[in-house]
Parts: sequence; C-alpha cells; structure tokens
Amino acid sequence: MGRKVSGKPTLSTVAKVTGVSIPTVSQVLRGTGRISEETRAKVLDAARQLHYVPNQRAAAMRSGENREIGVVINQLLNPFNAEVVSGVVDLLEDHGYLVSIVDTRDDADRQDRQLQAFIRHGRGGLLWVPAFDTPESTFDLLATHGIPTVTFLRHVQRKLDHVGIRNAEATALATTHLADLGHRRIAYLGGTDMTFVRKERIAGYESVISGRGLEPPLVWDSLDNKLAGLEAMIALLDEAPDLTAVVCNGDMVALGACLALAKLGIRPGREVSVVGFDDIQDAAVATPPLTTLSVSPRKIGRKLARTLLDRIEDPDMPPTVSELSAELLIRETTGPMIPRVPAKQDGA
Amino acid sequence: MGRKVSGKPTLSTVAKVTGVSIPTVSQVLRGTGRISEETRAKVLDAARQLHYVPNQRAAAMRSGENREIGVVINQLLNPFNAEVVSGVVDLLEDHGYLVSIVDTRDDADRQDRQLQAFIRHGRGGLLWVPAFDTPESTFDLLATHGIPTVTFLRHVQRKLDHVGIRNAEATALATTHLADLGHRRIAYLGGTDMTFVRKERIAGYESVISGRGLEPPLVWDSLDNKLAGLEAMIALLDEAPDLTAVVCNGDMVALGACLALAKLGIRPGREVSVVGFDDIQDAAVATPPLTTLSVSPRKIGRKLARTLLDRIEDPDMPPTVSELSAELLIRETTGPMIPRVPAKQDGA
DNA sequence: AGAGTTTGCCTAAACGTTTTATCGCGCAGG
DNA sequence: CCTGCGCGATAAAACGTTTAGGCAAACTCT
Repeated sequence: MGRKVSGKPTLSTVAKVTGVSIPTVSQVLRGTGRISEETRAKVLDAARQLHYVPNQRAAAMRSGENREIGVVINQLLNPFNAEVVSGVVDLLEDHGYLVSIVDTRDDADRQDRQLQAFIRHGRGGLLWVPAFDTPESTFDLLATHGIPTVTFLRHVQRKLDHVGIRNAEATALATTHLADLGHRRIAYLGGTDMTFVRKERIAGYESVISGRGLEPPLVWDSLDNKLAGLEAMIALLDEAPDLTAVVCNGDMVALGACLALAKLGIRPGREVSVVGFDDIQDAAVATPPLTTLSVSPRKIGRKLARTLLDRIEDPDMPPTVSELSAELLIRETTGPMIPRVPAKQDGA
Repeated sequence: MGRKVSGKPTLSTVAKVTGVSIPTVSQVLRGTGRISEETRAKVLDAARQLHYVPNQRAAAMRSGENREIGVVINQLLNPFNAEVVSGVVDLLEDHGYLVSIVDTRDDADRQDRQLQAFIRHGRGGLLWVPAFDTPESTFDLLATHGIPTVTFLRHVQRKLDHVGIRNAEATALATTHLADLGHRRIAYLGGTDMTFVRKERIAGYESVISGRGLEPPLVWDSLDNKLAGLEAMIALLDEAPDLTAVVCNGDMVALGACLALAKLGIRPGREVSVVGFDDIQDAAVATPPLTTLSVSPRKIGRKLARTLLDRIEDPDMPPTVSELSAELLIRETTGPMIPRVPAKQDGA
C-alpha cells in the first residue's frame, strides 16, 4: 500500500483508499446522489484522514459554478471604502463566497490589468468603483464577458447595476443647514477632477446657494487627505477672507480644513463652520467633533452584496439603481454665523 | 459560419476560426514551440477579433503554475496595514501575479475559513498576519498543503518565513529618548492581549526602564483605535497622576491619548510626552505633530513580496527571518520633563 | 414467480488548457 | 535512391472535478 504517498490528496486518492469510484466520493462529499450509510461513513473517514481539500478550480471548471467574487476599489486607504468592503464581506462570506479585493489607486491602466486578471481567473461577480478616467473600452470588456457587475459610489454607466448615495440631496441638506444658521458665504471644498460624485455633490450645494439667494458659489480643489485639505483650506481663506462656512467633499478634507483653521487661530464651529462627508471613525473623536453627512458604509456594503447576489441569480434583469440617503450629523464644527473681520493672517 | 456564436471564446473557438489545431493556438499565444510566421499572424488576429481571454483556471490546472497569491491580514482598516499591502501589490503585480486580499478582523474562525477557501481555490502563495489566537491546527493546515507562506508583523511560528520589525529595539529607542529628556515615570499604553508584537515592544520598554533605574514599569491596555486610546489615557492618568511620558503601542492609540490630554487641558509634548508607533499619515499632520517610531510600510511590503517570490522559487530553503529597524521621528509630542503637580481633574 | 421499481454504485464524457510524442514533409548528404 | 534531419503542425493524454446515463442487485407488488 502507499503507492503515491506524496502530492496533495485528490478525489482519486480518497477513492483508492476507500475502494469506491471517484464519482461516489464526489457525491458523498457534496451530499448529492444516493449513497448508502456505510459507504458514506467510509468515505468521510478517509477524506478526513487524508486531509482532503477539494480543488475548487477543477470543480468550477466542470460545473461552471463560481463562488469567487472580486472587489475592485479605487482607494483602499480611505477608511470609508474599507468599511464598505467590510459590509460586503460580511454578507458574501455567509453565502459561501470568497471575496478578494484589489486596489486600483484610481489608475485606469492598472484597473484594466486587474479586471483582465479577474476575468482570466474566473471571478463570478464584481463589485466595482470605476477609476477616474475609466475608458469606454473597459466597460466593453466586462460586457463581452458577461460578468455580473455592480458599480458603487461612482455612477458611470447605466447599463450596470449601481448602489450609491443621494449626493445632491446630501450636500443640499448640509448647505441648507448652514444657510439656516445664517451663513451667506459658503464654499465647497475638496475633490479634484470633475468626477460624477463630485459633480452631483456640487450640484446639490449650488441648488441651495441659488435657491436661497446666497453669495455666489465658490468651489475649491483638494486631494482627498488631511494634509491636502489643510493646505487647500489655507489657500481658500486667502482667496475669500470673508468666508464663514465650508461644505467638504469628504471627512478627510474636512478634518484637514479644521486643522488649518486651528493653525490660523480660527475656531471651527465658531468663526468658520465646516461640514464633512462620510462620517469616518475619526470624525466623532476629532476636536471639535465634526459635523458631517453620514451614510452607514456597512449598510452600503450589505446593499451591494445583496444586489450582486440578485444579479447573479437572474442575469437578465434590467439594471437596478439604489441610492441611499445621507443623514446630517450635527456635531460641533457648525454654529451660528458670526460676521468675520477679514483679519490679516500670517503663516503658522 | 457562426456555429456557436454565444458563449465565451476558448482555444477551440480560435482554432476553428483559424483552421489550425488547438495546441497550435496555445503555442502561439504563449510564444512557445515552433510556429511559422504565417500561422502566428493568423492566430493572433483571430484571437484579438474574438476577444479571446485565456481561462487561467484550466491553464493552472494542467500546468500546475499558479500566479495568484493571497494576502490574509488582521485589520484592513488600519492604515499601516493598508500601506504595507500597497507595497506588496506594487511588486507582485509587476511579476505578473494577481494579489487578492482578505480581512480576518482578528477572528481565528473566520481566518480558518478564509485560509481553507484560499487552499481550495488554489492560491500559489500567502502573505499572512496571523490572527490573535490562531490555533496550532491552522499552521498544520498550511503545512499539509505546502503553500509557500510568509508571515509578517506577528512572528508566531519559526517554521515559516517572516518579515517584521525590531520591536524591542524600537521601543527601547523611544524609551531612551524619553529618559534622556529627564522623564522618570513612563508608562506603556496600548494593545490588549499579550500578542507577540506587544510582548516584544514591552520588553524593549522595560529593558530601558530597569537599565536606567526609572520608576517601575506601568502597562495599560487599550484597543487599537483613537477612541479607545482616548479613554484609556484618561483612565491611566487617573491611576498614575504623576506620569510624565507615555510610549504607545500604535499611532492610533497615541493620537487618542493626545486628544485625551487636550481634553484635560494638558499639552502633549509639554506636561506629558507621547510617542507613537507606525508613523501613519495622520501622525505628521496631527496637532501637535506626533513623535513616533517609523518603519516604512511600503518597504516592508516590498520586502515581503520579495521574500515570497524567493520562497516560491525555492520551496526547500530553510525559513528566513528579516527584521527591519524602526527610526524615531522626533516631532512635537515629546519634550523635556516638567514635574507635574497631580491636579484634581474633573470630566470634560 | 415474474414484472416493475427502487437502491447503490459505476463507467464514460466533459470542462479548457498544456505537454509529450508523433507524424508528414521537403531537403541535404551519402 | 535511400537515410537522416529539421521544421511545422497535430493527436492524444492529462490535470481534478461534475454530470448523465446505465446496470446489476435488492426490494415491492400482483
């Protein structure tokens, strides 16, 4: 006995040991077909003793089934995204899927390679935040291979399922809040390219500005991290010293902006109000705690997962779009407007 | 023409269109074997037109080659980890690997399921931060299946390759720095379980305490996030009001601690000094900027990837251990010791 | 007891590749 | 004119599964 001791155990190994045929082993392990109690026990025993682990690749190849899904995200370092992914994983792992994540860093070429790889390696479904300048050809690629795909956050193409945030509604909410507090000169800070998300958010902001007849809109660019937010805020105040409120494109920028204010001796929530977006963990523990627009990332994650599962089950449904409303969490970085004397400010 | 229009194109489709055999197509696409210029051109053409994408699963099954590697990490929300992963991906993607990430959230059961899944799905290599209470059986599982594996950060088992940080050296550096500034009552804050990492760090801290004859060591628990760090710091000061310096288990905790100090009207870097660990992005832009121990996460990432590649190339090498030294970045949360009058403190 | 049904297992084929061995062919050398 | 050889391509086998179909033996029913 012990012909081929080395090498990983396969169905054939188990079959040989047990003295039954390969399909029988397969059926026992998967609980299909008619099998006598006796054989079942023998097989299970042998499988356990050999530490047999099925080769999912071979299985998938034959059966077409595919329980591996890919998450393609633009920036894993962003805590909001990371939490969305958490929610996704929760639900999908419960359904027996293996979720594997990949970070495009908003580079369309990298993204293309990664998607190609996902296709080659046979992912059964995709959750995707399209990179900034995703070309049309990338969508064609996915369409050609008919992989069930749900985009999220960035709503780029209507042919795919989508889960997102009611961005315009959210920023309108924030801007209204500020207007109600008496602010009349309100800027929008954050984002760089005119991404779809940002476009929507700015639209919401501008609608309130013009609806309330406030000072003309002022949009200022910034990358999505604290340091950039800090620098941008300083520049912005230099440009518009009479500013009393800012709606930010994300919490990272908002927190950076607060740091900038502190550095200039201006108190966030007093002389200048700041509203963030995302409600990342840090927002609640910052000093002062950040007023922000909150959409539970885990909820988005679960919604995403559910949408993908539905799509996998019925690939021919018309595309679905779900948009979740944001909630305004009023903390301490917003307060009644206090007219500002545009003071001369020096660095540091 | 157009027998089977639907369905994904395979080698056989391309072969039929071109009028050559399947192996010929395979050889052309992979650049092996002897092929005439004429056929080569024909095949490439057809492949392109059909949008043919090789089925990597089938290929891997036949050839045994395996260009998919898995990253198993304990907490993706931690920015340090996320940056390590960035470094890994950089290098491995260049080598034609697909890197997929999975988050255990330090749950050993989940980790087990995920590793099982990785084995079933045939990952060719693993980069792994073992979860807190990883049982021995998990290591057996990996050993049985002989998957090239490199652990990082948590050095749990000597039979596997490892890339880590010289933890004891690092905290000793920090503690020495504080002692040099005149501090005599220095606490260690952060971490909960006695993980290997934490054990090493505390050892480094204690060695300096006893070497310099300072006040006896004081170790205080905290989860690894800002809020927990904040609460822990308050509790710690309550316990030891004469404290003048803290070495922290991570930047998140350290930043939380600084928030706590600010809340109590104590200036970090003046009345109480704080040293962090990791140098996450926030550390540099915090107010005041955090003195911290820095190990370039991307460097770790690249080292990790390199180690794994070596291991895959030669599976029979004896296990390798690489440890990177941390560097002390002195910013503004540490300063000369000022004797503290243990003031009565009330909440908020 | 014979016909029909159920039970328990097996054989054969298929999934899409890669690999190994082989084959026909034209050509150079003896 | 036969032999040997390099070239270009092919046929067949293999990877580890799952699925469909089949076939004896053991039951059930009249």
